Amino acid sequence: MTTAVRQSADERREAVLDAAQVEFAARGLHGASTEAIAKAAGISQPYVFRLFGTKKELFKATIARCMRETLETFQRAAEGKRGEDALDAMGSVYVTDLIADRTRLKAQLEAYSACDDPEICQVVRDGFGDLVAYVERVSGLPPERVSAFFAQGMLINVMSAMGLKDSEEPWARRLIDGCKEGA
Amino acid sequence: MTTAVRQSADERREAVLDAAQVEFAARGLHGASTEAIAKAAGISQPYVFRLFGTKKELFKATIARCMRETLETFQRAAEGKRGEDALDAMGSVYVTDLIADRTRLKAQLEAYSACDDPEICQVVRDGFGDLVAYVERVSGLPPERVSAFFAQGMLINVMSAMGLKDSEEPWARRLIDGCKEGA
DNA sequence: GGGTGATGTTAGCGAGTACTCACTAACTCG
DNA sequence: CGAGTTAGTGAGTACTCGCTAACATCACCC
Repeated sequence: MTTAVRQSADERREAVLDAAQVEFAARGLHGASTEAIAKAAGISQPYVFRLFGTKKELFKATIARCMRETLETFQRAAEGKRGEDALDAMGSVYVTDLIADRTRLKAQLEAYSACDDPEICQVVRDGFGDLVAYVERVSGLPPERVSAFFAQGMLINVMSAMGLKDSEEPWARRLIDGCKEGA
Repeated sequence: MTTAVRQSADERREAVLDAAQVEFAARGLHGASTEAIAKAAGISQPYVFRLFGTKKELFKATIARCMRETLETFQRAAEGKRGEDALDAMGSVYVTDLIADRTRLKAQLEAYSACDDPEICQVVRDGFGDLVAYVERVSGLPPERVSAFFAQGMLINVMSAMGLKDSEEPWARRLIDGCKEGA
């Protein structure tokens, strides 16, 4: 027998959230199946419901964790920095850590798409609001600069989703490179 | 009996695309049902498949038309203008016409999300590329300015999706207003 | 060693899915 | 009128979905 050691519900929840992030990122709230998530997490599908109640609650928890992780990544990157230095640090860590694996990127996009549901929208707003508040506070820069920072992030998201972040396509290169110049 | 007059297949296709845009915008590629689309278009569900083959083909056609309409809207707005004037015109028409009804906005977000599928991705790339090419050409402005223009658009998309475009939320206001200042 | 509560599974329901098939009604044209 | 084409449907297939009820198993405590 393989070590049939039981885990705590909290450990399982984390495993399920890991699997859910991948699955939701790939297929969205509606497209993802709880069956696939359960399988990836190594448990039976009904146990997912015991742990999270409904699919929507699982989605909300996944998004909340995803955005919290992004915030923590920003905090580590900008630690001890101010002004443009802080923005630079967060900008580059955003590109390398978050976009590189595509999972968090896609999960983010799916979260925005799912905002028609008010409960989900509230989770997304809260996460995004925390992010903005932190960037404003740590950089200490004026609103139009912070706005441009987030705008660039959103453009990079979309270009990344289209698979054009490292493309040879000339217009794509101009848009991406234009982000760095605009700082 | 209601007048059982037949329409041409092309007319029906347009009607289906109208309905599909609404449905796909609301629920995404996976969440939308061909049943609901057929109902909204006033035809039977099997006939949707006669007209478009598969759900994915219908989605691709919907997205392609959606992005083409955006391009045409830009062209009408920027007609006879150059430089910053052209950007201003396109920027304001983007906010009023495209984001206001939320349908095209949401459809756009769903398109980015669905980019994991290579066929869909190609449609989105083509549409986006046409848009960028036009804005570059009509404005005649340097890459970093065009990049900032699209970045602002993407941020407005996301803020709109979260229902924060006209919100009282202070941080949301700062981000939105920051867009105008940054120009 | 027997109760107790948390961890987990098997079996299954009811609803909905994309898509197909066989067919009919409406229109076109010689 | 009648042959041929286009527009459109009703009924169904085979399958997936989220979710539930009932049951099993382990860890621990007295």
